[in-house]
Amino acid sequence: MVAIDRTEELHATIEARLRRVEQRYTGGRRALVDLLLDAGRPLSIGEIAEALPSLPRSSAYRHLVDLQTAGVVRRISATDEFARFELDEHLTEHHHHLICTSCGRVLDITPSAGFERTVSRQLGELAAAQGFTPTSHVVDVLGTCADCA
Amino acid sequence: MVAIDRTEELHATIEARLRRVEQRYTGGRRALVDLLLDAGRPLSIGEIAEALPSLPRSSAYRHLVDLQTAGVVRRISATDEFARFELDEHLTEHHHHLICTSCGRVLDITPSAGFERTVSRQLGELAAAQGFTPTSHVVDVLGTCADCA
DNA sequence: ACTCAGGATGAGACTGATTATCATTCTTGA
DNA sequence: TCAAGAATGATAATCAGTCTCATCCTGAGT
Repeated sequence: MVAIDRTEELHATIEARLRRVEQRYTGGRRALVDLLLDAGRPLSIGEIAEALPSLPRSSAYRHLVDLQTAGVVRRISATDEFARFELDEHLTEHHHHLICTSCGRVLDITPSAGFERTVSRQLGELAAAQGFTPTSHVVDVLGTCADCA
Repeated sequence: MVAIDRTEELHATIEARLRRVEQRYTGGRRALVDLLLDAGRPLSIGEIAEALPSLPRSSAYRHLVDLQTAGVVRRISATDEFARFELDEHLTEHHHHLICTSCGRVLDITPSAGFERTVSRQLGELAAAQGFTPTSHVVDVLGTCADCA
């Protein structure tokens, strides 16, 4: 049961991160993390509310803020008006997004390590030229998803 | 006066684009375009309001919507809650952004053509694998700008 | 120049996602 | 068992962004 072990390890890491900022890994928070975990793509508040009907929105929003503070969740803004949430890359792996400009859905893609190296190096040089200190990068592909095509 | 000629040409292009959607290139709209033009980086509504105090926000927002419809302006969302606006790449040139996670400021960078080719090809392959049809891509570098360092 | 049809503008009301407040209910450590 | 403090849910508040509508302006035709 390697998969389950990994999941448990993940939850342990998350709990540790929450403790670091004096917060508990409660049921509501864990439900949210589990949801993001098995969605495998960034979810909007609407999708979260639909998947977890018993979780009030005010609590969902607060949990998301707390989880962001703890470095567990990352917030991204796509092309539509709603923010979307995904697990931090430290818990999953470095990846980028395909954003459907028709329905707003966001899918994950993971480029090769070589690609990432090239991108980082090039962008690092350009950033340095403007006195900018890079910490990470975001690569989004805009277009139309299979459902909307 | 090559620079001025180019600017005039640009305004002529913009006017043509507006006409295409039955709209006029009025003073207020031109003021907005001029502002974005010499800012050379994406501006938030706050910055626009500050630079053009006599332009009501409701008008600024509407102009921005109209200019987007005409393909003159592009809206981007950085890491903070406000949207930012810049001239469409057809009027300037393809470029990417350095986003300061401390103050929210956005700067432009223009990678080499070779870099762009590599990025497009790689991302195109990954997109195709998920039945996604790409139309464009966004590359942002997150970090700290010179002022905030 | 005169007129009118339709686009442009400004002021203010409105919407809806996100945040803050607060009273109540758990948890945890002593 | 008992605080002390964190978590939760309901609700009010905030605020970027949008819509409405009355008025103004522009351009084409005469």
